[in-house]
Amino acid sequence: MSTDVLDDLEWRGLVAQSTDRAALRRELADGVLTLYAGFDPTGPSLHAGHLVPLLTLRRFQQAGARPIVLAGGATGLIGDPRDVGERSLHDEDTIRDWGARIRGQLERFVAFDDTPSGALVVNNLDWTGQQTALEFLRDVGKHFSVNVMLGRETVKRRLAADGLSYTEFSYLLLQSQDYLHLYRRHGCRLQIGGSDQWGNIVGGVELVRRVESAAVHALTTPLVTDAEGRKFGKSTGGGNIWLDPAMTSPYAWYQYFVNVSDADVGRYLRLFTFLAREQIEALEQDVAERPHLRAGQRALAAELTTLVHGARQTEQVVAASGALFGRGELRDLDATTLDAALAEVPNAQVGSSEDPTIVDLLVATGLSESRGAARRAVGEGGAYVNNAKVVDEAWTPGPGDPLAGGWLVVRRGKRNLAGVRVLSS
RNA sequence: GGCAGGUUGCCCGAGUGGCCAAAGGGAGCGGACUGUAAAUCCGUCGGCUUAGCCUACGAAGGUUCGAAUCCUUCACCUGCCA
Repeated sequence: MSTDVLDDLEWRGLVAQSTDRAALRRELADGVLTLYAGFDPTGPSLHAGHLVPLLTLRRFQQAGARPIVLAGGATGLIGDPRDVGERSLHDEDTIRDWGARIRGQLERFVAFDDTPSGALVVNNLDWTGQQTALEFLRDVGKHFSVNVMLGRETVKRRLAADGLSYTEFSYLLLQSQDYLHLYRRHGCRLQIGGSDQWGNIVGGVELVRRVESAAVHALTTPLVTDAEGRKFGKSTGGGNIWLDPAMTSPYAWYQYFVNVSDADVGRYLRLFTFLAREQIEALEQDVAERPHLRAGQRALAAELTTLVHGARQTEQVVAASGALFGRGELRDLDATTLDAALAEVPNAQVGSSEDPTIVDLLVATGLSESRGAARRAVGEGGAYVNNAKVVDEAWTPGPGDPLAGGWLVVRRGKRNLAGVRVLSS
């Protein structure tokens, strides 16, 4: 198996920390390495940030390693301690539901085949669900020193702040046990994850060493932030951008990446795309020389949309973006083009008898959250219909306003678009 | 179990009887400038049928013409003591 994968990961900036790099290199050269990464169901969908370790798993597979994708049905019930404070527990049904959804998403990023590098999907609830507390404390707990656990950064911060529960404190043991289980059962010798997982991963490495006298490895990917230091994958509204198309539309997903700043685009191309080094370097140069063309951003957005939603969706959102953001006149678009483009953004229908004002349209499309917000938008000069600014709250579409297919293109701000059909009722 | 401190809007944080939908900061949103970028500047930032009304300062009750502010009980958090 090729060890180039490590060089490639390093060039891409995907390696935050790892155990002995030379030893890992030997493992990779030795045969088919089995590695795993775990994903806890902390929400109904994976989000953009999850892609970093997930795509890294895929890179390893492409280099000939065998990936195990772990859905954290058990660990998700406990919750990894984080700086912001104690988590509130979700009920088991919720976690089970989220776990099932996430598992479906995880499966799309690795290949399942009969080759030695064919992927596996596992759920840690399968080997912890029936375990008793006594077994756990005797078989796993005995190998952990509280003294060491208290020294972990997250634990120290939590103790200095609001404290943390015994439940969260125990999370490390569960994740460590997973590594031990996968080592025994599948010969797994490398665990990867986000850099915030380093402590948990090393916990597993230590456990395997103590119990099995075997040296297994750890590698983490960096926590990705933008040039401002904000966590990657947070939409401008502050929420996550999700992989589930029902939660973040493919259009919104594409738009998020098209809007990545120049300062971030090169780094993101390396982290998130499978483009070759030469292609990425060419794009970076293009961004430096002709930033207004946004070639890097477009490539990034297209690659990631294809990866997550498929090539067909990408074509559609690229076409929609072109039509709606193009310099051309909306009035020149034919009904078919407009139908397709507006299918990608929020839609609403209103009856003409309701005499909808601009405020009604903004609220009906969800572009504004309340009538007050809609009025504000109009007052601030941020409301548009068919690319024309609307300054009067009482503005109502006239008979000449609908475009082909009966559409009104409503916009709030620079880039929040929606389609409205006024039905003559 | 005792004592002390705390719980304010998306987040941080001021407010200790009316001038409080609540200072200030951050985030967000809109505008200008640009390139659907960054920086900068300006504006905005609970809801509604908007000269008014409703909801809101951990929860419930009370005092008062009037409470985020005072009292009572409860819940939770932090620290010290047992």
